[in-house]
Amino acid sequence: MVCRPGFEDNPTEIVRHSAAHIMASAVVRLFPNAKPTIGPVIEDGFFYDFDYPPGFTENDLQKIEDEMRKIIKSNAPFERIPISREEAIRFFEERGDAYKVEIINDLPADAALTLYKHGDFTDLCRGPHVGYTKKVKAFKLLSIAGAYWRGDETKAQLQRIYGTAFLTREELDAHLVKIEEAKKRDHRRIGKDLELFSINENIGGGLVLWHPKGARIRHIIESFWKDEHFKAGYDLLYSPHIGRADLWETSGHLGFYSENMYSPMDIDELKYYIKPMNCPFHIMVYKDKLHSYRDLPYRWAELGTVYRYERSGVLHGLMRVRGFTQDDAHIICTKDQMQDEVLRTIRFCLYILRAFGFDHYEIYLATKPKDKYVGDVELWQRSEEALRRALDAESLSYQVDEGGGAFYGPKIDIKIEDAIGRKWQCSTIQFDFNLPERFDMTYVGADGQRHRPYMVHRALLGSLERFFGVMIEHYAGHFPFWLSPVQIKVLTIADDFIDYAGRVTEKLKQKNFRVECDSRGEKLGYKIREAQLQKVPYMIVIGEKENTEGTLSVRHSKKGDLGSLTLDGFLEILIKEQHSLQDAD
RNA sequence: GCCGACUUAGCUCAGCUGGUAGAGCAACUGAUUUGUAAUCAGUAGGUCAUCGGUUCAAUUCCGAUAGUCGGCUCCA
Repeated sequence: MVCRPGFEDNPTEIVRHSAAHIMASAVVRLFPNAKPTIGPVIEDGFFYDFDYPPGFTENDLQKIEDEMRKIIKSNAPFERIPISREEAIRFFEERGDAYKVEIINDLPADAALTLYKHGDFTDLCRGPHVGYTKKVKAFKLLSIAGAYWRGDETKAQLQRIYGTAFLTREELDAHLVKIEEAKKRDHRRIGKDLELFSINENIGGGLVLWHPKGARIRHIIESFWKDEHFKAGYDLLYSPHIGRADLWETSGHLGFYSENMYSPMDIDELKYYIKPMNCPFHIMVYKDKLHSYRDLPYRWAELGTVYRYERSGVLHGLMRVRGFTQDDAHIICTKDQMQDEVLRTIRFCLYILRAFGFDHYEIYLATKPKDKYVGDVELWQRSEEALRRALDAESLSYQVDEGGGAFYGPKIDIKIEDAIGRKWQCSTIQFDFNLPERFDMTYVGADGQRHRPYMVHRALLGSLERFFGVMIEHYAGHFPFWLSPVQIKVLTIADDFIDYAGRVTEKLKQKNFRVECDSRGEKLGYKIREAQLQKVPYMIVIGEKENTEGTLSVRHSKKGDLGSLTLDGFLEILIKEQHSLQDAD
């Protein structure tokens, strides 16, 4: 058992930690051949990896839980046993436990080692633990999975058991409810129910079909995105899906990115690759002519569809796919403009994210890797400083990911937080010191000399596929009005009112609202239920009363019956709602 | 890719220890003309993922393949 540092004082972490030990002791009792390896506390619970080649089954979870209850009931104390390095190594060697020996050998030489023992189970551990096993009151084992020793797939495959524990039963139950809630929001489920998209095995894994309703939402996102980019001083580019091998050779992708690229195709005896990135194309636009410093900065954006090889096991709905459209842009500027451009980009990024209903973020500044990097140190420092200043200027709090930058430049990554607190990596703003060099990009400065421009690569939504998936889960399918594929459903009570309902539908359509009329011979309750399940924001009921008075009965999918309105009164509400882009739950 | 689980009608799922399948919803047809989350009746729909093996007999047992799901790793 190895704990994450910094959690020593958190009572929930301590309980989880102890629960992991108890689980390990239960596993060893039930499966004497299973060797405990490592098992930390994680964000929502804990896990423990065992070397046990036969593997565990789902049924074993119940058995292990039962055994854990017995151990808890015995109320054994947790004993802390300080031990010297040599003794510890001897202890685990005698037990034939090479994993623990490896862990000990990797610990700093001056580390004070301790064992923790409860009942007849002893484990290497920093602690602390609860006093007695009975202190672990609320726990549950959740799943089993394969994992590699130290996350390295060339090393032994281990069996991981995930579990969670809390101080009280109530907290545990609340957590389990949250897991259920998350399942209900699963974009794959909602995507099917609302007919937004599908992934078809005859086409291939990770390749998305956008159905009419999903495509409608995408169209709205794209239109908004393009309009805002023009307003923000960007120009749009379009580029092809494939390019010659030479291009990817020059860009370096065939060297450092080839494992993510698909095999080439032969065209007239030349090799062409389907693009995994848009950058080389944008650079070729730049290189089409000579540029003056007076023309910079260029801000070139493209909704560029790229294809990247992802291992079959990692594909996941819209969140992880093999073909996706990046909301990409490259900013090419001078050294003097660079600071301002970074600031503008961050502001623009947050503006766009807020428009789609995301206003909680986790921001990371990733700096120069220790050894593998291109460009001189001063360039890195200046650029990191620019990113830092921009974040500070916007009073954004961020974490520094020391050495976490790409080899070609420092970057800012923004994770957005959804309605139930999960984080999703979407936006990224990266300096690129590599490609301008490789493609020998230049501009003519005021001094008549050629200079290397700065290039910033950025995506705000990341990919439309993933962003759509995140939005589906964020809104649980209940999109804000401006994004709803069907905004209004007109429901008739009887055939006599189809005429009037048709006229209302037509008028709303003329005003550019997305409206459908349900004039089937079904009861009102049935039609409302269906519209509710399809999460249509507004329903309009048309019956005898409305027909004679020339009014509309308006129902909102969340607020319920809004009563009787005139068409103009209703339009007023709609126009107001259409313009308030943010409409998060 | 690796570990594990799973794959039965469009969807959600039954189907005991082998004797070739069933429900609800959806679809279709008809009746009903309905007031804020499910009207009634009927019809149709399945090579039980695919291929192979064991067996008199396989949805059921075994193997391979494909796909999906939970993880590992990586990332938009």
